[in-house]
Amino acid sequence: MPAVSDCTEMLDSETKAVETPEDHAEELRLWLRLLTCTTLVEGEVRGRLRQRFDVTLPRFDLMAQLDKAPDGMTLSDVSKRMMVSNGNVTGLVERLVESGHLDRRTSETDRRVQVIRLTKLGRAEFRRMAAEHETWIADLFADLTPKDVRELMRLLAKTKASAQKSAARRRP
Amino acid sequence: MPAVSDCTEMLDSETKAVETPEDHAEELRLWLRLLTCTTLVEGEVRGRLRQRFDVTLPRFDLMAQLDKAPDGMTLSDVSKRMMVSNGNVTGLVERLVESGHLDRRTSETDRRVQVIRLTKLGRAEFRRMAAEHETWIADLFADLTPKDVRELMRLLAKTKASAQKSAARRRP
DNA sequence: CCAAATTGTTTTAAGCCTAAAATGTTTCCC
DNA sequence: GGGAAACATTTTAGGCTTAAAACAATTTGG
Repeated sequence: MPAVSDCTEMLDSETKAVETPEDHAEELRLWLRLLTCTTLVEGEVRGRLRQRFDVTLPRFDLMAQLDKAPDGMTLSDVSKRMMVSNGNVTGLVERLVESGHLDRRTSETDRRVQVIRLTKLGRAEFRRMAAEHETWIADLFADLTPKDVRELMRLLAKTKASAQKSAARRRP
Repeated sequence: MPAVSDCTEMLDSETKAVETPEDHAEELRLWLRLLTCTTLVEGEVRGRLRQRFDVTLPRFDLMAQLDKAPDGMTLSDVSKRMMVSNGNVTGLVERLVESGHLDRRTSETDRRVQVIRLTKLGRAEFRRMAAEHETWIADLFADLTPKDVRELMRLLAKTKASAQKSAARRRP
């Protein structure tokens, strides 16, 4: 092979991104598989929550956030944690206050802020649901070895960081 | 160590599931991380589709299914592939037919069945969007090495199989 | 053949969700 | 102090989503 080949290859690889569209089929497949897994588990959890406890998944998720915050959270905290829009939280909270699971009060130091907490009823019901929920998840992931789980945790952490970085690049 | 210890351990592990609640915190964390990754990527893709092409993610997903099926698909095919409810597809298709992206006709051999296809416009627009979409995904997963991608594919395949098995156990 | 079960789709009712605009409140800083 | 910017929440308009019931057409098993 002639000595110039390295140079040619360099030029090729430098111009490749411009001249020939890169192949990202693998990443695309990965994304679709990730989505499939999530949809599968989510659908299963949604159905079981409805059948066993007549509760929706978003309500359960919101209560899960509040269970971890005994002193309550503001609506924007919840919104950020759940990665949903503000307006979405407003409606969700409204319904859960209505049903007696949540307590909502205006902060005394900042009248813009609404602080929400689980009521005694809300906490009791959530704990009951969460215990069973945990066994569903364990069952859904039952075929993964502890090593699989560790490895997935690691790779998904990397995935999350990558996606966050990419999102930040676009919206600095 | 006495010879009976094996026996004791066996009994312990057999009764453990009944007497002491198992710890499934790791699986739970894995599920939450999986959900976070998906939500992150999905939100990013949704936003870019809206800004760049003024199209919603579900519409894009539906067109993606049809692009892979030049001879068209029935509504239930689409519903199964997308893992959404029948009624959902009905509405989605309605809007895409209205906007001229889809063609819908009743099957000649089975009058229950509706076959939908991309129109020329629909296919052209989808191809345009898909090309850019692929670069977004590549960018979102950019920090993963090819090995990471392979390993994730493998572990998510296992995860998918596990979840499907669990779902089938409950709904045989 | 024909009733019953099955299959494919639509309808219904309710809730979820988003982006963007509007409203009210606080902070910043000149 | 006072106006502008920033922040927290709600409202709005539109679309997405589901489960369940209803409807229509086909297949199946006596």
